[in-house]
Amino acid sequence: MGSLDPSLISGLPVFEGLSPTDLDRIVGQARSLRIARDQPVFEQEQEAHSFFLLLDGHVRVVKSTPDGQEVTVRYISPGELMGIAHALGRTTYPANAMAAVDCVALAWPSRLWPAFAADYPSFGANTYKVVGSRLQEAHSRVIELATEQVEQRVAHALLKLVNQAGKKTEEGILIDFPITRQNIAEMTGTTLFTVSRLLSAWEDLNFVKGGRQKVTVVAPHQLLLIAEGRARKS
Amino acid sequence: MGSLDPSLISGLPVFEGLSPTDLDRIVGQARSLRIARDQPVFEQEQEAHSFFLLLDGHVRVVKSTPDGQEVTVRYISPGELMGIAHALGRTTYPANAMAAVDCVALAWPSRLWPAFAADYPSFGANTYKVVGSRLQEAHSRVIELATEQVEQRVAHALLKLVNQAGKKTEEGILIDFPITRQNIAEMTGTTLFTVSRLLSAWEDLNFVKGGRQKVTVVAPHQLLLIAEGRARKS
DNA sequence: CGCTCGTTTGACTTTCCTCAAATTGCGTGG
DNA sequence: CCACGCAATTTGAGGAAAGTCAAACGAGCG
Repeated sequence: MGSLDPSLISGLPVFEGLSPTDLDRIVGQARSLRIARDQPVFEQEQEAHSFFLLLDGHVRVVKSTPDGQEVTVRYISPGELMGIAHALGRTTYPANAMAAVDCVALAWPSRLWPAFAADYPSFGANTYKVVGSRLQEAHSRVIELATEQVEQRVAHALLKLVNQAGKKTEEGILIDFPITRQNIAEMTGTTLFTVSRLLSAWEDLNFVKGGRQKVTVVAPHQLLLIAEGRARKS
Repeated sequence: MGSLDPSLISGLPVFEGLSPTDLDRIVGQARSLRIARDQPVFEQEQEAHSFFLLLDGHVRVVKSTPDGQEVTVRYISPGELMGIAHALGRTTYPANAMAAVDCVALAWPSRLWPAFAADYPSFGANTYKVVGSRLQEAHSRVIELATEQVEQRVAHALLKLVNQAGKKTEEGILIDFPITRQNIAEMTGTTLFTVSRLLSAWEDLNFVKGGRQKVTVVAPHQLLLIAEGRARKS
């Protein structure tokens, strides 16, 4: 494999506080891999053999319920860790991870995890910070699901996606990977029909522009009003 | 203050792997405190001056939304840590903590946290394990809220409470602290009316026995059937 | 050019919330 | 010790939100 460009990697929050030498040592033990669109990066209940750092692309992390329903836990963006089961005290992955587009990632064998955390304290600390912030994120989602109505949750989800994967176009801000109404429904605990209706309504109001596996946000501020429940009900 | 009984404390999962000496050093720096029922232990957005270990009682952890709705994040049982904002990379508490009954806790100044984690690695590791397991818990709640209906969520909540604070009585398993329909509603993202209706229905079926600020679970297995959606709808 | 799969839309149903009103349990002060 | 009053609870009626299902449409790929 070709050697990795260090400039892509240093400067990521995960590696903050590491000396260049340590960084090299860590990255040197990774293998880099390519995951094609719609291919799994890892699967729920599988033995967690590796943990990953996404370098390019977007990964959808989905949990399946026993009865086959799916809930999207989060989208991973470039620079984020994923599959860090061991930092949660698990030996299996807690969810499925699917490449939403063609992706590039680094992978380390999970068995290196304890040594990394011990030998490079700031790497360990940074990782735990990630876990901490994901806990807070998860709590926000609990609050949202418990207190907001579907309309607000879908608006929130779109705004989150825009912040995370928004790409400026002439029409507005495009969510820069293929995403279906069903995907949005799985992020917000609703059905694809309800999402479709909402998007249609918002398209009539010129807040968004839809498309097949595509959403462009035209008026983020209007969506924010809806998300916060401050929009007048028609 | 009277010296603390070490036998109460050693043997807690948080202190697993610590030498008796280290344990003493840690506990020696704690102050113990009593919190009267319905008094706050700490409050949302407050500077996180301390973190706590609950020794006796039960603490309700509640997050308030900007518009005044409340969501119960979890109940803390004896032996559990709370207020560990610093382990999440925060300097303020993310929620309100209220004593559900008269409580006893140990408190450490938050500024000791980094030193503890560094000097007593297993304490640090145990704490991060706590954060990891709370992340997984939070994810389960997201799944529940996104996929289950109210009936299932309330049944799940009761079962969780029974496991955590159940006390065997002649009538069944009593949830051993005062809890209102409103409290249960805040755990499950519903209203006190719906909870009341469900409990009334279940009381008719002899699955539970209600009371003012009191719930006794008579037939946990039946509740489990409801929680898993395997109960025949009447 | 046709087929597949995502999307839209309508009609209908169900679940759950909202609000009002009555009722009950329990602690407190007379 | 009892009555009062507060707060929790119950119950009903009505309505709103969102789910279900069926059917048709349309975009993009091979």
